[in-house]
Amino acid sequence: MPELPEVETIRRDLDREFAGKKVKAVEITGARSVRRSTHDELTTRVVGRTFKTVKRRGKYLVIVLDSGEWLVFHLRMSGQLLKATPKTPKPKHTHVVIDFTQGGQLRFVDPRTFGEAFVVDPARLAEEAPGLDELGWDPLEDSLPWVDFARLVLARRQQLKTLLTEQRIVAGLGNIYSDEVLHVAGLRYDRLSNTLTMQEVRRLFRAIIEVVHEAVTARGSSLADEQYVDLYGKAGGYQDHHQVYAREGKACPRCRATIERTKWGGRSTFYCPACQV
DNA sequence: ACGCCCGCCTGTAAGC
DNA sequence: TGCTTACAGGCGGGCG
Repeated sequence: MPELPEVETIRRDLDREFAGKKVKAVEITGARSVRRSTHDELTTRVVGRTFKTVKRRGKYLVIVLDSGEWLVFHLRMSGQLLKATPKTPKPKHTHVVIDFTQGGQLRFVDPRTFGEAFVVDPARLAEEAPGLDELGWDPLEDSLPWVDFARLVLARRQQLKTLLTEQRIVAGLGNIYSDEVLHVAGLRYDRLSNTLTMQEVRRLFRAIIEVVHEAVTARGSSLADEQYVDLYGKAGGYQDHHQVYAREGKACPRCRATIERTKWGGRSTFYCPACQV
């Protein structure tokens, strides 16, 4: 499930491979992957344009075109962006194919079709892409004084996992990394944010930054289902560093207690009942 | 206005 | 062995 570290890994790959390249053709075959405009409209706004740079905000990938417009991808659950050559056979569920004038191809593959691509004029972001416009603190991109983070956390009365996965507060964390962050911070998923001591807020703040940076260094997490791969189809390595996620019944690496799994908001949550308080 | 929960999807795996 | 069911979860929208 691509979260910030996985999306950042793909961003770096995309920027290295496609910045400066000019789009020759766009082929959209998936019915749902382009849904904010007609397929023709997206094609018209992208063909002939050059990829200037590739940015990321939270879990959104933003390709800045030389027209000033943004070609945006959100991978949701199962989306993949893959570099290929036109002659390699297209995997099942390939919905969008972008060809470049110098050769080379970018493919959007997405079995569950939750993911999407759209073009937006950044001047009209608030009206046309509020989810992208209203993102909160990006722990990799934005420097935030920890006292500002403390103000944010203490002003709310939310379970910590809700707060961490709320994209308008912290941009980029999902189910896996929120569990990992909370374990590093030694805090339970259901602790109410306004009950934290300043020391605990500081631990949480540092844990977010630490986990995100280490996961980016490891090129993200690939689970058993191999859903996430980078632009070259290669798996990440951070799953080997997971302390709690998908480790129920195993020993907590910090205190050796048994890691538990529980249902929380319809999602699996993994935590150590002993050293997370 | 806010918080919770469903629906969207397919592939995989567990269970009978 | 083969079919059914549960599960994976980001996010928007609808409902209470």
